[in-house]
Amino acid sequence: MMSPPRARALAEGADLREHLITVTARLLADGGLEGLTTRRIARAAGVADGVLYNHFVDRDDLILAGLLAHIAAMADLFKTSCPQPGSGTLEHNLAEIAQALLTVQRALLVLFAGLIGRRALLARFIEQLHTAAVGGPDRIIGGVHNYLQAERRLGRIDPDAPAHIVGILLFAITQLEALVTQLQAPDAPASIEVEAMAPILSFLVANLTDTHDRRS
Amino acid sequence: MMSPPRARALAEGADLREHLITVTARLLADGGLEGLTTRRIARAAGVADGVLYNHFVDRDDLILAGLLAHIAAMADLFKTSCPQPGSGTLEHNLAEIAQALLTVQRALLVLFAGLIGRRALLARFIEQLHTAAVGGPDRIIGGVHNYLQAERRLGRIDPDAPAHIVGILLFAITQLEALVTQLQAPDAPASIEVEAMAPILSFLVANLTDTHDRRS
Amino acid sequence: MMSPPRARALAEGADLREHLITVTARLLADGGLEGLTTRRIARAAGVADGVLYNHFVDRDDLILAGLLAHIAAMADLFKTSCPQPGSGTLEHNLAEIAQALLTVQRALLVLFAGLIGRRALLARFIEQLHTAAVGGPDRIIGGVHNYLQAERRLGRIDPDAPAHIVGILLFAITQLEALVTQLQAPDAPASIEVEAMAPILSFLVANLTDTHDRRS
Amino acid sequence: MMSPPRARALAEGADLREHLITVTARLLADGGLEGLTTRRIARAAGVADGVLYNHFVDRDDLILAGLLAHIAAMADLFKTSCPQPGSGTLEHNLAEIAQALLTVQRALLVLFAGLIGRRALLARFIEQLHTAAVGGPDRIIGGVHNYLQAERRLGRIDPDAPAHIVGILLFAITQLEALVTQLQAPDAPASIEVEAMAPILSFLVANLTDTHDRRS
DNA sequence: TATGAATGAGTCTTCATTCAT
DNA sequence: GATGAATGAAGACTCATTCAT
Repeated sequence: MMSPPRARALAEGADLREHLITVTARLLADGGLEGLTTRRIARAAGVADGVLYNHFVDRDDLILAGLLAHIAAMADLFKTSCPQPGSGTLEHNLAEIAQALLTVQRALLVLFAGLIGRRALLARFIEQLHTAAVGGPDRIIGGVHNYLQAERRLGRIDPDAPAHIVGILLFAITQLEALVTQLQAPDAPASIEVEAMAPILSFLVANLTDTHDRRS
Repeated sequence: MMSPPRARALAEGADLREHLITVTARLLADGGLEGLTTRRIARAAGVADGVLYNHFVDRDDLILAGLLAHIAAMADLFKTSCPQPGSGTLEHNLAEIAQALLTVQRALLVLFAGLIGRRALLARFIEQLHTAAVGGPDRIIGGVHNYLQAERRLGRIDPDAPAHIVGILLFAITQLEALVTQLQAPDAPASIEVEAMAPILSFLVANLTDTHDRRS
Repeated sequence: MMSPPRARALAEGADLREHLITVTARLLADGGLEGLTTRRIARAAGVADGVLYNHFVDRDDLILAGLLAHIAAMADLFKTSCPQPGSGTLEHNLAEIAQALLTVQRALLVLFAGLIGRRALLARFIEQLHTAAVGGPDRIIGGVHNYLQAERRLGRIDPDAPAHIVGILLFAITQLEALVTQLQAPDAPASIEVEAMAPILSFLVANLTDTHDRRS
Repeated sequence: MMSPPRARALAEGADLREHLITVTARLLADGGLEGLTTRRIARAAGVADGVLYNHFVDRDDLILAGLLAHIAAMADLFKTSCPQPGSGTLEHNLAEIAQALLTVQRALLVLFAGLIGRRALLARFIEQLHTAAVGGPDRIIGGVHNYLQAERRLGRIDPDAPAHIVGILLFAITQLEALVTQLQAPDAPASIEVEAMAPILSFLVANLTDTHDRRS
């Protein structure tokens, strides 16, 4: 019926709302949506069970915030992992992008998967994506397109090459790879997988550079 | 004082185990894993709440069986949806395959998603995939490869074309499309989406037929 | 995650649904709606916390059933407490009816009061009253009217007397008395209160027997 | 780092205690005791959640104050709604009083109901009624008696008529009517209900004016 | 083997109350 | 005095699983 505030388990200056989002994002990254109960979040955040309702309307409201934070972090990670246009070889750069995509997609896949399985949460997620202009996965594929366009401007990609299509296919193939490994070998390192994709990367590179006489 | 078998919606010859699997597969197809409780299954099957434990060790055991049944059904559906090699145009056939892939993947995606979100279930699923030789999604992509090889044998695909890679990319791109629409517009008809993929399909077809002078 | 059935705390042959209703009705009679939690009911019934959901859709569904049971019991009690028309004196009989009304109304008042304070429950109660033909308080005032009509047929009440109005007023005054004592002295015995109402009863009796020239 | 007083919807001179009571009384009038949480009160009053504990020992202490304020307001409303003795006809005046009673009782019933359902609150309410000399419902029925006595002094009521009893019955019947409509049709206009009581009002008027030979 | 009632741990959520600032 | 975030016990409800019949 009552209960006084306890020793605050918070670094001074820290905002509890932010703290909760951070903790939730971490839990999400570690274990996905499964078993992400209010109590578990509270325990992990070192606060009382009920706090979350002082800052979020819902458990799902908090989870959504954590989700968006994690997605944004992954998008940033991807951006910083992208090679500089003009540097290195095109082939090597594409491999690096594939690597980065794989990493990011493996981190996000389990979350989107969980989302698909939870209609209510999914609906609210979609809604937030539109209103909050958070830019979810679009930002990621956008990064791929940006890189390719920059290379085209630098003359390292044939102006007639279907760069946009290649970008989408690169995204799609890493996505598939992420799904497959998630299903079959959740703990395989990303680098091995990129090697498995080597012929596909070659194919894509060929379609960017070599639009006449490709195999003659 | 005793428990007479409830009027069952069971064909006489059918055994209850099979019936439960069928019903579970249907529920899975309709609503995914979300909210698929033992009681709901029992109600839908027209049997008592407890029966499932006479035929399966677990709720998850039954769900797994239903899952595999549904996957097999989808693989069959895909097979029958594939065009005859040699018939029609290559382009049209690829579009048809894309259509079929999209349909099947949209039906399966929500299930794999649910699976990914449930570690325990996923582990047992992987295990069963290996032991039971059910052949999950492999059978589907295998179908695509089979078609392409047949066309190559018929001479409608360039012997030097990277048919295998094109097959994988086709699978990947429809998979991505399925995921995106699942997230954004769960009820969009598959045909529209295939149209949206038209340039990509053209690109893939070009890579099958036209390995010199592609755009000259 | 599981839990087997325990030693059934039930006399053999007893239906648990009925048992729960009985227990709830008793708790309702003892303490009203206040603090009537699912756990308290379960404890009082000697069963597990969750049972009630095997027999009722809701906590309120059970409470409603208990409520109706209690009301029906009170209506029966009233009926059996009513004097035989023709027996004793009219005055004495009215006093006895008043006594019975007081008893019953004091038992019901706290329940109706609680109902008024709970909109959702009230709405469902009204609905059930109409559909289930349970006959709530109507049966009670109906009993008063029946008695008065019988006495009129026996000639002990003036045919021109406003018997119906007197019946309603008798009901109303005991109701008021019940409310007042409920508020001020929850434990006063009903007999004292009837004595306090003596002049009013005399007034009502006079209006039943002694009507000459009133409206001529 | 400090907590400046929030912009308050408070007249400068008003003290916060009074403001809280007023707001609570209004919330009580609008929705009864149900769902009247401390936070809701604070929000409605435009103040911080904790203030109430600077002015009241308890949530219930505040609610009690609001309750008494509302009751006093209703008693005042009733007083001003009462017709002038000597004006109009007796019959019409009684109908007006009935109307006023109905209005006031409907406003109070839900509160008394809530009170009855909460033992702890009720006990403190009774206690306050005695000590604070607030004069709850007594003031209202007192008003009815005053009116009738005035009319008797004016000669419009038979000196031998049981005016006191008629007053009580009038109060009782409107109370019953208020309860019944509260249970069955919470939103019915009071005027309709008074019409339904017309024969009863006639009966009561007859007993005020027309007493010849009744007890001789 | 089938039945379906019983179990009870676990989930989300609410809310009166405290107290550092 | 005012603030409002934090507390945590308690409430309603779910559901996989068991087992007497």
